[in-house]
Amino acid sequence: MLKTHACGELRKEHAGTTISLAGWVHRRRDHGGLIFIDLRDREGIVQVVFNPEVSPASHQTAGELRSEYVVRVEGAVAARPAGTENRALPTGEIEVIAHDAQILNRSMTPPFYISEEVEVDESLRLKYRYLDLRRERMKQNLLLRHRVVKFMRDFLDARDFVEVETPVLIKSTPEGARDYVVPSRIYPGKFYALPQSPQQLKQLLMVAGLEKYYQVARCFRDEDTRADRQPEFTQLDIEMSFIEEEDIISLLEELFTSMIETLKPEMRMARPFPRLTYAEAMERYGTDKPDLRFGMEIGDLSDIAATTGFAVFTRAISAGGRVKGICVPGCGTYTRSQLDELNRRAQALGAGGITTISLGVASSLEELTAELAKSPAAKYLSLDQVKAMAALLQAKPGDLLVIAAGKPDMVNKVLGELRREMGERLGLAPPDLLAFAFITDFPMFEWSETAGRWQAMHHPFTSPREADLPLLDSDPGKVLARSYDFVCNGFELSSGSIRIHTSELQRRMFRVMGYTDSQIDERFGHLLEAFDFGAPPHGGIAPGIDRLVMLLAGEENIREVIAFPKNQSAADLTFNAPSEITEEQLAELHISFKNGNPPGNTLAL
RNA sequence: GGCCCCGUGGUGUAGCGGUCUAACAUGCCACCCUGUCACGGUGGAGAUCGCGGGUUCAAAUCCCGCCGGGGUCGCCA
Repeated sequence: MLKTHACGELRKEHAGTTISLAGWVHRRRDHGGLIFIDLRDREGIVQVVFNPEVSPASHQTAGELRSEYVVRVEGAVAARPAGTENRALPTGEIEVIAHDAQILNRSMTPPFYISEEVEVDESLRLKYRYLDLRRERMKQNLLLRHRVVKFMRDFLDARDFVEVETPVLIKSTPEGARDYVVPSRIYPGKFYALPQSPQQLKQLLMVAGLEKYYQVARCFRDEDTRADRQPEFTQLDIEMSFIEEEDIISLLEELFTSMIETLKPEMRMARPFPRLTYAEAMERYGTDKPDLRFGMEIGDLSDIAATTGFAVFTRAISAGGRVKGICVPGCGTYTRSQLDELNRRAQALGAGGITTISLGVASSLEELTAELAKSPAAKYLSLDQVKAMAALLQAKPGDLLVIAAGKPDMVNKVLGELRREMGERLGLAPPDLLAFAFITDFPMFEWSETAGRWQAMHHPFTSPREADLPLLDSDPGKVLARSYDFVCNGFELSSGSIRIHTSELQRRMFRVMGYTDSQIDERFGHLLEAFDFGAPPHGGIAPGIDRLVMLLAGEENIREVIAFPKNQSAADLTFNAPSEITEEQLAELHISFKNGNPPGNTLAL
């Protein structure tokens, strides 16, 4: 080793020892005589003092040092002179008196600051990701991610789970996301697909008798990216045999609870993790991944609205719709233009419009007068009706009621999104809170207008509830699944289910989704056949590691917790991938382009 | 594919029709400085204002198109 110690580990008790260090020049302070270097390695920063009276040669060397030079220093650890300690630095009580120094490598001036946390254009950061990762924030994120994954492995290992690797080159299957495909050299015109998740593989491992499996698994989906979505991402893939919903849910709760208590003790959780059915979540929060860090629940005002003379309300109800609302705290003073903006937002989300009631400041809701409750619909609403709505939404004087009327799905979606946006705008969510929850009883299918058929809401291997089996052919939309989502702070962290383990039921499901028997055999025959060799009842879940670490790190996109992420256009700016390949490679893969050359779309940078 | 936001020395920003021969901070280079720690001081270099077109007597500034980046809808079993 070129070093005996890490820069960041040196403390008072090292004083008097002779050591060697190696790292990067974080900062240089040249006093003409004395030169101070903040030397940085992974463990931290320590001050090195170059004194010409101690070592003229190393003082000379120090004069050449610049930011990010790689340097090795031999010297003595010494307590700093009284009054010069730096309490901001863990190593601030000591310094290293350099006796000898060598430059191991020079560095160009970095394109952005390593030593300061300044927001830098993200494409520049991605191009020089290896420099970006030198920054403290990114280093901490990578370290946190390591600890999270290690905790998961240790936790599952202690519970007799076996980590098994599964292939990345597998078979393209219908259903789900668009596949990334890899052309085969050996089989002209045929393709592998990268797994969207190891779903079928882990089920086969259950058939194989592993009983408890996990894997830190890379998944690939060729869909457009988002702040919380990358073309490739990592899941903690878990599958167990001979279990029921409760087993998975409690395993996950135990895992996350102990992990956060260990790794992020400063963060708070509500325990036990609340459970909501899908129907409840949609009713109360307008989404299947509610942010439960704050209230502002959607309330059903239909009964009250039906008694009003307001046609927007009564028409919606007689058409089978609902009138629902949320109470936005403290926004009763919103101006006309602010309310207009809210209305435009609601319209953009699909509502015809919203009705607002601004509650003026009174000592209590009971004291509220007609003059204090302002609404475009005021002349159709009695004071009692306003009070009843306000009470139902748990409003206080000074709050704003936002009411939407129409089809239930639309009303929930609009109010759910407004709730989310207003919660964010008003800063209602405590940043140190992790509001985990399980969402259960998802519908098995949803009707796809584009495909003109029923599609699995979770995935086609999810078991329906046994009680709902009779509905499978007559009314698939009513069938509920034995699935459970795990959500936190408005993000879907993972999705799991009890699986189908008989070929009969699995085949039936595929038929509901519009497949012919020969299509089923061709695409899923391997799985169906496996089920016929004594497949045990099984189920599992797959928490997304990127999103989890993002939440724990307090980051707002998952790129910040991925060493080499892709940008929004799915390009890797460090490598400039994707890129063209040679004529030879194309020929070996039996690929040629229609017009001789690949279509445009070249990468910049 | 749609919508929204952004693009000015290396970096981060200001400027938003004429004062711009483009400002500030920091970084960079040179010199000075023996207790600094975002060291300090003096001096200096560094920008075809993302690209193209248009409007105008005049464009970094207004308009259109394109490119790049981010967010989002669609999409994401």
